[in-house]
Amino acid sequence: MEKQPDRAEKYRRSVPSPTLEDVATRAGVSTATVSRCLNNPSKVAKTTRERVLEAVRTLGYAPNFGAQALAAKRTNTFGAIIPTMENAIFARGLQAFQEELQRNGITLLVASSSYTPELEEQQIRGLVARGADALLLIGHARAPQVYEFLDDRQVPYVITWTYEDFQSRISIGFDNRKAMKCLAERVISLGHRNIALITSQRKDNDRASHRCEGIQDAMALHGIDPEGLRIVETPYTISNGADAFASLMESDPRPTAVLCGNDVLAAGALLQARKMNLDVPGDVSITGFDDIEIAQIVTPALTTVHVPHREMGKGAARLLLGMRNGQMPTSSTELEAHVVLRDSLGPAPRM
Amino acid sequence: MEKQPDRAEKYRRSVPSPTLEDVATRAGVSTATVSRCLNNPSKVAKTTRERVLEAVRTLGYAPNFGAQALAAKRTNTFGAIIPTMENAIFARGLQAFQEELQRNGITLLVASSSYTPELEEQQIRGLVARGADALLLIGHARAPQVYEFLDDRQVPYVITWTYEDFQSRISIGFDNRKAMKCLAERVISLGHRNIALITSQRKDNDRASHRCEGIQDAMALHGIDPEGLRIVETPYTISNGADAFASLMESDPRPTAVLCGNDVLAAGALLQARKMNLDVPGDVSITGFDDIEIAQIVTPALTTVHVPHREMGKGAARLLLGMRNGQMPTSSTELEAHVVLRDSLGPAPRM
DNA sequence: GCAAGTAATGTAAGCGCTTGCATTACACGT
DNA sequence: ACGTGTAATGCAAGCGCTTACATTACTTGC
Repeated sequence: MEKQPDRAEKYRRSVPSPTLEDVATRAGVSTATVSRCLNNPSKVAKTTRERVLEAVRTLGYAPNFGAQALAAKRTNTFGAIIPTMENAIFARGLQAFQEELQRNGITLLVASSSYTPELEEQQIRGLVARGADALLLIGHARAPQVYEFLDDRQVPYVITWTYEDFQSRISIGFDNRKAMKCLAERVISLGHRNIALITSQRKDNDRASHRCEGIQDAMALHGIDPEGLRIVETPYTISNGADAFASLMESDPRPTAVLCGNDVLAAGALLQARKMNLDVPGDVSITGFDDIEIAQIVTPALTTVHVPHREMGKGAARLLLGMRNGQMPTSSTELEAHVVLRDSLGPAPRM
Repeated sequence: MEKQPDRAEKYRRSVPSPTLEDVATRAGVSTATVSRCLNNPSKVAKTTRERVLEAVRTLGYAPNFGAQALAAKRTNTFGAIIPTMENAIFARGLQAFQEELQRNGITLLVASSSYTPELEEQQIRGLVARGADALLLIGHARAPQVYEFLDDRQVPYVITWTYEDFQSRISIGFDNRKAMKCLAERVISLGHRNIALITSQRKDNDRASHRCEGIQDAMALHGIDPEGLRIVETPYTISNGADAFASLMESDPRPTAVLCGNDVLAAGALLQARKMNLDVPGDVSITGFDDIEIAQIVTPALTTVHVPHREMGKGAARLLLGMRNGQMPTSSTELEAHVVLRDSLGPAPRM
């Protein structure tokens, strides 16, 4: 019996992955039928289908990704570009995103941009080049040519970690400004008038800048000059948070409340407060933002803003899945973020 | 002037990505030359090369990933399968891994297995199917058919987060057993005799089981019956750590030292201790493992084992890069993990 | 000035899959 | 028994790239 001798000849170095053709031969059908069996089972007769699937199983066939992408012009791969993998900020949302994708048979590609616009653009182009069918992006702030590129290529994307109604781009997230304003009002209502903010770079980061504006909104609303808000910008690590807090505590007048742009910076501030023998919240109040795990772990537990991590991730996946099938959502969706009162915020100390 | 009218006809829906052929036409050369220009510049005359690169630039050409993968049989993509993205345990190492890959022009695909062997196998096959040139794996414990599969397909892989000399498989990491033994000896030398362990599932997890054995090694060495080690297994979350600690504190005799398989569980234990008004380390000592960020943040700061996250990530990348180019490393590499003494471990209380 | 070697480029055959269209098989009504 | 409609299948043309091999253009030594 002769058996595709040419093919057998070609591969010698290792056990070759079986191809569609191998499956077809074994099942006694054409490659077209096998392909349909896998992608469009309803178009194949039941008995044939069973025969084919049997062959697939015994051969351990798995489609060649490149070939499939090339022929079908889709990869069943979505991409996500997040600012950092170093800390847990985006982890939970990403996990939810990926779970939802997996449930729909699509694979996730993750890239991190290290909060650098140039790198982010490069990553976006890279992911599109490697066939990402859709993209998850964090925040709105990026160069217009990036959006042009995406629109030209008709790559669906959603923006998350923020919600802005007026944007034509679809987003799913919460209103950073409103959420921070809410927290700030709480702070102010406890008598704090000397307020400071430790934040990560606001340039190219709409989340950070909106949070800052939220505080100023609250101040204005309560008759405090928003210009009086002392702001320290520093990259996103615990020790930077600590340093920023230290410098703030040396200023005069000393703030009675130090709001932080995120929990990581707040944790650093808390650490430093302890080192300086300052009682929190007795001597100074500290708040965070994001409500990641560490917020509950630090002492005192951090008053912060809880963010709908998993809802954003899952929701973004749903949106993207829909968009890939041609259902363009008509509007962005706003999720709720809410203040979580724990122990690090208290009344302003009497002078 | 006629210009490939057929091609223009084919695409209408959106701006098509320029193809190799477009570049070739524009530069007045064949596609082969363009391809060589991009992948093997030395084989092309300087003047031609410049002309081609110019065309690439103005057209904004980027290679089609699928086509490239199909034709070249490599994707310049490495995969990593980690047990979880939910907490920071693997984040730092992964970040280092990806930075090193990026520096070498290769893209990282990340999948998480949720500590489930079946899911992990599926993810591995998935990543290979989509053309991963090499794989980063955590720990040795997995079904033999997985290794067979990888070997058959000649997919290079390295195991990390563990080091075992006797294994034929290449690994880069540290000796979990030795590291934990070292910590346990410290604990014992402080007078603790009643020791307990809170660990994640040890089945299918060699890191967890080796750490456990390390404690027992130390006990045996100091004349304590290793069977006396009380062990609670529980999944990997803060609240589980807290619950496990609570149940341990109810047992009789109460342990004076609770070692935890990782910092997350330890953080939970610490939290619970505070809730129960137990002084740490006055009433009970608690230790962690991994030295992730939270270890420094909790109160008291956690005595734990520092793990060479970034070295493992970067080293794994290097190894894999080499293997792809045919340099099979001859042996695994052992990195150092060391005990970090902070505040959560103290002398055993006098009975 | 010519053969011979080398460097630069072109030609074209796939890589493994999807899918529009053509073909075949089959059930049914008449 | 025959045409007709529909369901099932096969055929074959690409998808955009890489690369072995063929071809052409130059050098260079004699």
